[in-house]
Amino acid sequence: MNSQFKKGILELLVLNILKGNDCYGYEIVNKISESISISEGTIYPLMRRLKGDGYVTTYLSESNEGPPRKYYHLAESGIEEHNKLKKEWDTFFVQVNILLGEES
Amino acid sequence: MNSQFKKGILELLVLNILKGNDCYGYEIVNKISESISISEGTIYPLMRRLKGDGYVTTYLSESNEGPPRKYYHLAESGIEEHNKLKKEWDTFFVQVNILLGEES
DNA sequence: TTTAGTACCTTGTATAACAAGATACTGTGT
DNA sequence: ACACAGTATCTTGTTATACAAGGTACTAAA
Repeated sequence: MNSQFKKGILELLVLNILKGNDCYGYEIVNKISESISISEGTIYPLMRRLKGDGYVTTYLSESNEGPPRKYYHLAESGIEEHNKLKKEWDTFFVQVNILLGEES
Repeated sequence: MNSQFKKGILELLVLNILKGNDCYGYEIVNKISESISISEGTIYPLMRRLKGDGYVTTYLSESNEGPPRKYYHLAESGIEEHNKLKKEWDTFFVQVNILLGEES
């Protein structure tokens, strides 16, 4: 997997997952990993950034399977950021595929 | 335009352009710029990398519209690199769009 | 008690796009 | 002759972000 391809997209994928319901970090890693190889060392700093930017809020919740989980909840500005990134991605990959001659 | 999205893709786009015919740097910048905003400061270092990796060879050719042009020619290994990147991109954007719920 | 699974985190490294410049040639307008 | 736009090359320093490789700590099963 070309790790450069992922630059910027992972933020969109995370916000997209959180649009459905609150998730904890480890859960997000596993969900994305089903389709795209990803490491924890990528997601945790990303979640910190998203919180720093005000796109998500967090709360702790105990687990009976291990240490407490830190849940992330999508804030209003996070929804806006998601919509913005989604539009950018949609036009981007269409443009790329046109340049690659796929006419998709 | 989210500049992070472009990471890694520009190499594929350049190789794809050179599959058609030899081009000089300024020409490549203009071709890509028709669809995706790009700066010269991105392309010239990229071309240097591609040459360093043996994916392209170069030759100079005079121009009657300005200074001499440095043409880039796709080498055998460049064709292989193109095929590899193309496959990676194809699976990548499909996976991303599935995660985004586009089923494309 | 040791291991696997869950769950959090940090540090340092590598990659690549970009802004902002520099250099230099050609042709057009004043 | 001079300035300017267009063509064409390049470099330097900055920024963003993914990753490898670690560490910590809890639970449950072998």
